[in-house]
Amino acid sequence: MGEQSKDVAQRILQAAIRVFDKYGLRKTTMRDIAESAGMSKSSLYYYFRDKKKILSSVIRQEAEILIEKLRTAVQQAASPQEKLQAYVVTRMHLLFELSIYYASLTEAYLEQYAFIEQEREAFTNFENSTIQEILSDGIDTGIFRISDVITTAKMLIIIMKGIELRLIIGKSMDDLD
Amino acid sequence: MGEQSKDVAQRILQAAIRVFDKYGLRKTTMRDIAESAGMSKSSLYYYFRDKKKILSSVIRQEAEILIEKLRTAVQQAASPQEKLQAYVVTRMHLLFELSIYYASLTEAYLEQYAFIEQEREAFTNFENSTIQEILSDGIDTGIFRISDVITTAKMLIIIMKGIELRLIIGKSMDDLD
DNA sequence: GTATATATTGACCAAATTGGTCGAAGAATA
DNA sequence: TATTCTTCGACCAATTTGGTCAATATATAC
Repeated sequence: MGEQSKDVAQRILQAAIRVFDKYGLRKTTMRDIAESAGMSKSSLYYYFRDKKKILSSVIRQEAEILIEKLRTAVQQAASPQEKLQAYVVTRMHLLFELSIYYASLTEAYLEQYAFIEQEREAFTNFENSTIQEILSDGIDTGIFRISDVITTAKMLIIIMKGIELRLIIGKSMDDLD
Repeated sequence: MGEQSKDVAQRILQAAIRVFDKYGLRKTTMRDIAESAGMSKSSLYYYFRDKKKILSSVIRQEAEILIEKLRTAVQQAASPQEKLQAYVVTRMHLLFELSIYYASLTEAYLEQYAFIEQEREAFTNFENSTIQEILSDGIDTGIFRISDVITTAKMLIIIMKGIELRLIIGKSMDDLD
């Protein structure tokens, strides 16, 4: 009943999240992760090619959680209005819980790490198509009246990112809902 | 109307607190502090002998704030009972606000840094004498009945440190009051 | 003005820490 | 037993670290 290979990889990712959370992405070393995972530093390289791979795996995983939860939130909402509202509110709240994914937004040094943008692309695509879907659904049922669905979806996303930015700068989110 | 020398030192300490807060004591470098203070790394050494000196200064400063606030809290309370209660409650709450002082309690790596214990001694002394004073005051006015004031004061402090430990381990403090 | 004391800095250094490699040695499996 | 999967310590080059120092600015004195 030993640990499977995937379990160990998962254990490493969880350990990485813990230390990323504690020290931030920039300050976290492979030794920190190894220590937190309870194994030697060398062993990390048996499961992940390098440090970048660990970071991108963590971000991908959090993005998947984000997508999953957003999907169910939208599904549970009934009308297109409610769907849209559920999407925006849920997204904002989750960004605070998914600490690493959020940190990857706020830590400036990641400008170097272009690969993170790649990982985030999956989420951006999901975001685009989901909002488009909600909007065109609302139009089909005669609830929304929007001539250009695609550009409106893009605008909504830009607005949400704008709010993100303000949150990063430091406002509280309580009054936002 | 330029900055006085003491102001610059203070500015450095404030910057140090910011980065200690962000990265933890262990992960903070002199470069971090310098950057946060908006000056070159070399300049830090004009005001502080070395990194240890900055750390101990920060801790001493926070301890002084702690002492000051505890003193007024006790003064404002009327009866010895209220004084004792004010002391304990205020102490617990302040430990969370004075982030660095608190971090110095929780970060394990400080075992190496014996000098921090020294800095903390000033506070320990204050704590001992203040509680002793409150207790013997209560006895003089016939409110407390304690045969051995000194050992009782020590016991109280041990109890508070025990609570500290539980807080560090992770309990919420809401129900504690 | 000039001389003097006060601040600030970039270039530099030895020492420590970093991400990463590799061969040896355990465990598990066949 | 032979073979594969997994873990690790020792090691390395590259970077980062705390700290120094001579060269400057910048303010103050005369």
